[in-house]
Amino acid sequence: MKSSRRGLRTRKPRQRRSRQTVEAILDAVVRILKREGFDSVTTNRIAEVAGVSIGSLYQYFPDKKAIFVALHARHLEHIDRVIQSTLVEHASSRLDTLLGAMVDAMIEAHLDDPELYELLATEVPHGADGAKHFAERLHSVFRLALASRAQELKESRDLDSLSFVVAHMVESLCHGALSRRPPGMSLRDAKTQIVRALMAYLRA
Amino acid sequence: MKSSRRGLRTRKPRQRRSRQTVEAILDAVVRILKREGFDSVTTNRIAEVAGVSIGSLYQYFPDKKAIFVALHARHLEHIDRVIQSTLVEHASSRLDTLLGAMVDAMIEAHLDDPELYELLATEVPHGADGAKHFAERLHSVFRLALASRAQELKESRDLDSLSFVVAHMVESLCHGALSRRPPGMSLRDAKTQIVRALMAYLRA
Amino acid sequence: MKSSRRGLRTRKPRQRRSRQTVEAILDAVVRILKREGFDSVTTNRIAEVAGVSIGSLYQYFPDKKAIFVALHARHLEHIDRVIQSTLVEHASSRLDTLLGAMVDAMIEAHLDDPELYELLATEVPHGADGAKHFAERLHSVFRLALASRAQELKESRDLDSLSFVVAHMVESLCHGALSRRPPGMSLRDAKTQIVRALMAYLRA
Amino acid sequence: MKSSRRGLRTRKPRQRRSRQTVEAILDAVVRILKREGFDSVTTNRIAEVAGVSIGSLYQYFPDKKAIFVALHARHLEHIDRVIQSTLVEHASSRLDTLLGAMVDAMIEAHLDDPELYELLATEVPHGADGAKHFAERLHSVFRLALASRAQELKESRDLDSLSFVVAHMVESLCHGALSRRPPGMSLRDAKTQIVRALMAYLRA
DNA sequence: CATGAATGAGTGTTCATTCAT
DNA sequence: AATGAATGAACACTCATTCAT
Repeated sequence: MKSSRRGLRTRKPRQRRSRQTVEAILDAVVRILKREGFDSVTTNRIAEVAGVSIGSLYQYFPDKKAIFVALHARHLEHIDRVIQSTLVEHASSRLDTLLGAMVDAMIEAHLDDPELYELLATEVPHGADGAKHFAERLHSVFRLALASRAQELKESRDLDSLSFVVAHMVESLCHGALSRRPPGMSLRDAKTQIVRALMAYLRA
Repeated sequence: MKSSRRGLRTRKPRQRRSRQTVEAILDAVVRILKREGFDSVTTNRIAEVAGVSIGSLYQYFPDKKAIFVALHARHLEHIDRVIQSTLVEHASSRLDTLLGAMVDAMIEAHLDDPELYELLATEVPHGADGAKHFAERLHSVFRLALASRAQELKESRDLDSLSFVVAHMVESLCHGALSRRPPGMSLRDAKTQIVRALMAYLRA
Repeated sequence: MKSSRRGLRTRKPRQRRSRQTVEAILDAVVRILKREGFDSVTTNRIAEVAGVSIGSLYQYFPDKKAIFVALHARHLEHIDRVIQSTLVEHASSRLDTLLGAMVDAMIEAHLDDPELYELLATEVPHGADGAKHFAERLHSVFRLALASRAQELKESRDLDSLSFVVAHMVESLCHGALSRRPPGMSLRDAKTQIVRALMAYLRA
Repeated sequence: MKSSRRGLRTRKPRQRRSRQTVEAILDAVVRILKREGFDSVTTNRIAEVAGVSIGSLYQYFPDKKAIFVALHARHLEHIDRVIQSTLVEHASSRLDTLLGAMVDAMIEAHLDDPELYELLATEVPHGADGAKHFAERLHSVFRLALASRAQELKESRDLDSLSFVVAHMVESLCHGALSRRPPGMSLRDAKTQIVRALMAYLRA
């Protein structure tokens, strides 16, 4: 065990440095995006703000688009991780508890930087693939969640249909709750409504 | 009288020409976007494909961004028109009929060019304002639709909450139905599920 | 006589209109130059400010450069006229009186718009010919002025040399007096010095 | 020691290279101006003729205007240097000798490229500031020159007035001598007249 | 003659990318 | 691996000029 950790150590620092550099670059993009707008997101400025040379930047990313892809991927992976761990944590909870937790997780995951998602969605180009891929992930997660709770659902319902609808509702309503909820509606209110809508559909 | 008609004649064609030119330019963007990709959408290429001179293009749009804004606006206005006329047409229909019609309208509005919406959403930069504005329009429409059907809803429900949820569900699920529905699910199936989800929520 | 006047009448209004239009155009250039800077002096803007159509502008000037040439010519002709009438007015004055009058005329000619000359000289392109031509005019004027006052000069002096020096001194010192005289020196002081310098040279 | 020399070596060449590149660019402007006319002076052509990439050109100059400013500044600095070293060289010469040397210096400074000055003055845009600044420099130089020769002047004379007049006379007459002297007048003749005029004024 | 919409060649400038050090 | 000066293709946009009405 020790030796294996040693073996890793000589490699890991490099990998860790790489990871840090990549993170620094992605963070730089976000920072520029917020402070100076999309037009200022040039590769040279990214490198400058990230504190690396433009040459190094191109060691980590083949071209500019790859940076945006990575940025979206990082965001999506973050959500993915949160969603997935919520799924596992509530493996044996009742359906409404699970859905509540899911909605909470989704909202909380965006709460540390509420404007970032808007920015990513509206300003940073992202091939349709990315969005589709994420939708499929979410679909899978909810399919899994619902499959193991078949007893709480009418047996006549098609699992694919249910998870398709649920996944879209969760994504759309959580984002809406964060940035477009009507004045007078709190985040708590929003969450209550979202879960109510989800449960109403699943029990219909 | 003659002269007054002349006066009109010389004006209207111009307005019509203007409108046509603007349309030609926006269509050109769409065509290039589909055939050559976003990177080929240069102002010179737009002008070329639209069959106008680059100078004329800049007589109609102050800069490149304005073209994208107009393109999004055109799309949103189209949807808006469709949604609104559906609302009016079904002024006296029952709620489920209205919602079914709304979903139909939304889907049909995208059906003539299914990939366009994806392209607009993912490739063409659009300030967050546009999206927010559209969300608010949709919210208003559904608020109106639900307000006049208070008797079909439990009186305890808050109209803003309801329309917030419904608007988001309709938008997200219709788009999802068009481009991300699971294999094996038809558009008809999707529509059925969407309406079922909407009604379940509203009746819950 | 009558008929000839008639003949003139039908023509003159046109010539007068032409002249007015040309003046309006040149005035527009000056106005734009002062208010918006040289970069804003475009043919379209000139036409706009002059209150004529761009098409008309090109009826009076073959191209943009011609406008600048005309503008310089107008200024130079103005000075020329002033200088020449001063020469005539003081045909029988003593030399120092004449020179004083010349300096006065030169300065007064610029006094109604002191910054215009700077602008013309520094911002508006003017082929070297224009400057040379003006220098020659001035040279001629002073040659004439000095020739008829040979008795006030030492006979040994070469008239060309004298007028060359005098012409340059007058031009340079008058412009300098207007825009670059040291703080504490009034225009009157400047004039006194200029005349003193001229007379000293001529009597040396 | 070695390393410190290395440190210097790697720096100095860069500074020298920078200077050389800037010079190459300014020289390119002059060359194009003479050979192809002002309209051909485009940034891309400048870069081409200077043998640098357009990108590099923009590393040295923020925009096109800055190139013209630098070009004028280079010329003015050259004159300035010549004038100043003449002043120092003749620190203890008599006034007429000094003025003669000044006129010589001024003329010689333009003699290597007589048409350049005309071109700069007539074709290359130059904010009035540049001219004013140069005039002030010249004024200062002559103020200094005259101040230390108070004994050669009548004590009643105001130093500012004298240097104002002298500076303008030198500049204007030297330029005139170079490009507008009457036929039959040699450069030597011109110089004689200029010095005579200067001395006459100062002794008057 | 007047108009001003239309033209499109040509410009200044940017910025993704490379590569010698 | 890191650097960052250098590159130059490509772009958005302007504006002098034309010509159909």
